[in-house]
Formats: sequence, C-alpha cells, structure tokens
Amino acid sequence: MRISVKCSEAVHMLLMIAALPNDCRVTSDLLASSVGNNPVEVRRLLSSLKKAGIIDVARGPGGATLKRAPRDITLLDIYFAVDATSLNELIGIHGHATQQCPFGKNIYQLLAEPYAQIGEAIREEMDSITLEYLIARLRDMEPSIFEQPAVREIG
Amino acid sequence: MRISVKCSEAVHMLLMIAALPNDCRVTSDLLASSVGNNPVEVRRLLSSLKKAGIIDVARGPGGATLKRAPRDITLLDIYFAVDATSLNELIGIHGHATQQCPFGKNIYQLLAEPYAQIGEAIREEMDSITLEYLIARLRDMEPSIFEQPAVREIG
DNA sequence: TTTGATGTAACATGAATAGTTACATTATAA
DNA sequence: TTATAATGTAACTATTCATGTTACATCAAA
Repeated sequence: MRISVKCSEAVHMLLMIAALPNDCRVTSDLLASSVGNNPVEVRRLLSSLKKAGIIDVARGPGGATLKRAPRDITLLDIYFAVDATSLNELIGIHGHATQQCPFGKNIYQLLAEPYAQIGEAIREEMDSITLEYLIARLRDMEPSIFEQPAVREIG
Repeated sequence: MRISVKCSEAVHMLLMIAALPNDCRVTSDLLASSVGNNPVEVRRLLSSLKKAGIIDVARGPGGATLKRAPRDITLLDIYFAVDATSLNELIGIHGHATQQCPFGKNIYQLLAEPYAQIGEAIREEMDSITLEYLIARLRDMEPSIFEQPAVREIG
C-alpha cells in the first residue's frame, strides 16, 4: 500500500468513527468492508492511530472512538500516525554519492535546505486540513449520513 | 530507487553538467561514479531529462549539455522529468472503497480538493527552486569547483 | 574503420508492501 | 462464570515494483 493510500484510508476510517451514531459499533470488519481492504490491514491502521493518541480502540465487542475533537485532528496528524517514514524520507537525498568528488561531497548539504522548505510547505498545508473540515464537506455531499440521532460528538 | 532519490540524483547530475568546463565530457560513467549509481540507471535518468527538453545528450564520444539556462530549470521540471508518476499519484486516494457505502461513495470527491491543494503547495515550492540558485549555493560551499583547471580531475 | 560513447531491451535480483492464517487476549453480556 | 465477539499481533506467503546486470545495436568523431 502506498503511503498516500494509507492516509486516505485512515481518513475514511476516522470519518466513519466520527460520524456513525454511538450505538453503532465501528469494528475493523465494518471498516474493512467499507474501505475495501482486509481487516488485519485496517487493524494495523487503527493501531497506528491509537498509538498517536487520535482514537481509542476498545477490545472485546467494543469499537473505535475518537479521542480528540475533530478540530484538533489534522491531516498531518493522520499522515504521521499511519506512516512512520518522515517527510524527509519521502523527499530524500541519495546517500551513496562519492565523498571524493566535490559534487558528491556537497550534494546533501546543498539540497538539505531547499528540501526542508518543501517539507515545511507540505506540513503547513496538511496541518491546515482538519477532520472537522472534512466532516463538514461530507455533510454537504451526503447529508443523509447525519440525519440520524445520537451522532458521535466529542469535545 | 525512491522518487525523491531519483530527483536528487538528477540534480547532482545537472550540477555536474552545468559546472564542469566545456572541454570535460560529462559521460554517464563519470556521472555514475560521482552519483554512486550504475551507468545504466544514470542513462535512464539522462534519457528522461533529455525527453523533458532539459539537456542534450550527444551520442558517440559526446557528453551531456544543458539545453536551457539554469534559471529556466526548476526542481519541479526535474521532478516531473525523472518521475512519470504525477503528484496526484504520490498523494493518492484508495480506489477500492465500496460504492454501496455512503462513506465509500464520497471519499474520493471529498479528498480530491484538499489533496489538490497540497499538490499545488508542493508544486509552487519546487517551482521556486531553480538550478541557478542551486549552482550559486554550490559556489558558496565549494568555490574550487568553479576555479577552472582543477575540475578536470573529477571522477 | 576504429573507438568510445549512448539507447534500450531483456532478464535477474531484492526489498518493500500487502494479504492470509492463526491464535492469544480482552471486554461485555447473558 | 462462561460464551461471545472483537482486538492485537506474530508468522508466513505472495506480489509487486524498483533496481541492478548483461548484452548488444546504434551512433558520432577522430
């Protein structure tokens, strides 16, 4: 699975966790069937989101719930949660350049700053997109999801 | 090779092509030994840069030369040249969500706009970094490269 | 014509990713 | 307490994709 797809799947899952009513247990099987992936992979993602403090996952006949308010969960949080590799690795620099060559010797330091700028731009953009915003967008697109009592509310 | 590493290797190569004196033929073997990769991979990158109109590569005992001024070559050009996959694929959306589910049905459209914003931020940032700027940075770090006679020894 | 290089196909290798099975663990409800 | 239904994770397999290697046709210049 590509890093990006992990991220969009996690968003998908979080939307379901956030929007489904309290009496609907959001299990990994339910999530898997909607996301279109296998339950183990979903659980791996859930596990990552849990470690990041974004959700709580109850064992036994439990289901997952948000641990923070949707406005306090950004795409950046989700991205970092489900993908251990940092942005630095995503837009990385080849590490096998010859140190004997004046070009090879300097290429890392040369690119480090510009690449850090790009990473920062990505970070800012992702951090500006909250789960709250995505829920609002979803409400516009599919109001029926929210036309039921006891929709999960946090914070 | 990761997409990012391709990009940094291409920058490395372009710097050598731009900075080495005219009488020094920049061959794929020379580039490969500095970049620390095999000549065929380097030729694949050269081929991509050529297709993108960034360099000319002479056959026979030729060597590569820039086709455009360094100020007209940006990191974005280089990135697109050496990586066929678009940014949309880099930060993509899972395509296997169930259409029967109101979440799965909307997830693509929901994420499309925010993701496009992120892509645009990356694009802008990469497009602001020119080869000219990188050459200037390199000159600051390693002035010796630009003091003519010494450079012929590279490789 | 010889030499030294590119261009690329075809195949092999290897590493990362994803999928499957299995089972221990745990909370809840009867 | 026990049965049930779910998570947590290990271990293994399969697959995919990026990379490395070999080989050779092509080409330009001396």
